[in-house]
Amino acid sequence: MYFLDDLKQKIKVALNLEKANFSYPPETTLGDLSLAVFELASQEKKSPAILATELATRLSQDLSLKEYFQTVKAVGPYLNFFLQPEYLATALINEVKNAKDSYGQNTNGQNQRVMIEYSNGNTHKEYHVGHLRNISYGDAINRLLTANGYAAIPVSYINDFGIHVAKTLWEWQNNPEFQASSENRGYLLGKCYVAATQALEKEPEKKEVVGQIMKEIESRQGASYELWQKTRAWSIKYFAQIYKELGVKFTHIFYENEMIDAGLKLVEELKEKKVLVKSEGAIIADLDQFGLGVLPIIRSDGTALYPVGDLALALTKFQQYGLDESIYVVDVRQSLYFKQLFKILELMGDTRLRLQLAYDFVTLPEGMMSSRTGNVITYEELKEKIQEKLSQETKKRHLDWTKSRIAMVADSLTASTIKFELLKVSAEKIITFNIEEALKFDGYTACYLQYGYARLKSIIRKEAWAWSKPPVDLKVLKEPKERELLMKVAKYPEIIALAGQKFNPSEVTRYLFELTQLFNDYYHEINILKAEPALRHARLALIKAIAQVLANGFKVLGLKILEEM
RNA sequence: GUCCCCAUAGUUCAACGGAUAGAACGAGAAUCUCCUAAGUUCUAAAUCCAGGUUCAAUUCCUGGUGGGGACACCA
Repeated sequence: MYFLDDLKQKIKVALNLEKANFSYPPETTLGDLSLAVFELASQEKKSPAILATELATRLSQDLSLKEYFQTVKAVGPYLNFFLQPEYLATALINEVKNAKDSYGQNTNGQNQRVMIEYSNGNTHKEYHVGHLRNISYGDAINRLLTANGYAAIPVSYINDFGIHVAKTLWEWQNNPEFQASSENRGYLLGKCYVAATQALEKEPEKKEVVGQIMKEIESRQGASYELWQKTRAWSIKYFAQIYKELGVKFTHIFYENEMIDAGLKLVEELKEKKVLVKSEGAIIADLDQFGLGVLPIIRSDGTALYPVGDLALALTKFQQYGLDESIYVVDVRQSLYFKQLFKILELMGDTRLRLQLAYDFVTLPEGMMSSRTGNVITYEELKEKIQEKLSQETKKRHLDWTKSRIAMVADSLTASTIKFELLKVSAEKIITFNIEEALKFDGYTACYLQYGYARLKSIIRKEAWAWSKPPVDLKVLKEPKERELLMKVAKYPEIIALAGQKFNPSEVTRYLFELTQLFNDYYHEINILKAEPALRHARLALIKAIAQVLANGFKVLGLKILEEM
């Protein structure tokens, strides 16, 4: 049990309460921890203020709490606790020091096997900021659930078999420019797809040719199939590069083309069970009676639509991995689709636990992203712009650094910046992605956090003092700002638990930002290295605890850690 | 038409039924013989409307208004 949980538990025992509504006072001058007594007061039919006063008196005399709380004060209907500063500093810093990387983790998930599917890219298509929100969010959820004691299994499902593939290949064959280009092939395919949609808009009659190509690919033989194999490999290689740059790892990557055969078999079974029916030449799921409309499964021309693969995958996941739950991290615009999918599975008797984690989409100041109009920001573009600016900024500050060192720092900050910008907004908010804003590195940004961490580490480096060697007296940490910092550090485990329950990484981004703010403030007001030895050692122990929490938090968000910047 | 999401300083967000609605950016001012100025300090600035529930509503409910999205062969 973590520090604050333990204290809350002690208060509950002292008051003989089952449940208690703890919160933190808005001002540090009011106390460190607070208990609102409204409910208790109405139970006991007393005025909250009077009850609070009574309880404060009672608790002040409670010897079992003396060690932990300096004073207990009633302020209106609140019972406010001031922690014993010596206990706070000593117990908390030792807790962090002992737990190290695991500080903040809990066992809420009871080791349940949860598969998280995210970053569902399309081969032969551009990889843009929308995908980046998905992968950043999905990766953070994966890490967050791991920190919350789940056996999280991250997977991706790549769509390599849809009609968009045929479109891209059609354009590729027609346009020698693409074949001649020396650009990264995977990236090039995305550009080719944009050109294809634009060309098809002008000449809609060419859609038939595209349909032919699709059939050839599905037949798994012929020139188009071979071209598909070759180009698919480029996309996959490009994805692998993106994953590496962003520090994202999957246990397994599924591909749509591998699911089709099993999916088609399943469709036959479902037809027999009357879950799926023929209508207007297509095979559909009629879910109107459930208020879910109609989902087409097989086109009139006999080619498979997206749900075919998804249905097969939904079963495969549980079979192969023995899951307790299957989570899909998908754009909110696919909510209806997933409700339909889950309903079909339910109708065939599969009621295993599945959850769609929806996040809202990314749009641009000019409007919705669209391949057709070219209104997209691709990963490549965004990365280059951020990287360039960060290289300049880094160079400016470190004239003596080598090129490769600057590049290393800039690359790391680039990945962190991209992820952080997309994670700091809660999932149900639409992100209007403004590239100008993303190129600013002040304020609530990844750079601010990394900079704070770099400062911490710089101080720690300057004092070569092994953290466990001499017995440090932490009781000398008496500054109000030190108390604030300690309290903030103490709250980290609660943030991880809350963010996990709510699938909300932005709780963590905000917390880390606030912690860094407090540290920066402290840094300016109080000198650590120039303090007399006893104080210096205690302060170093404090900032090591802060550094530990920042590092742990970065890890949960999937941000790379920099020792210097 | 049905369903879903959003609405808080000029802008982008926070406030998880509780205390004086917090930040960041932007604007105006200050700050490097002092542990990294990607920093810090100060100033100005906000709850869409109408009802309801509650001791207490930015938060929950109902109804508006405004914005966005989904709804048969896209994924």
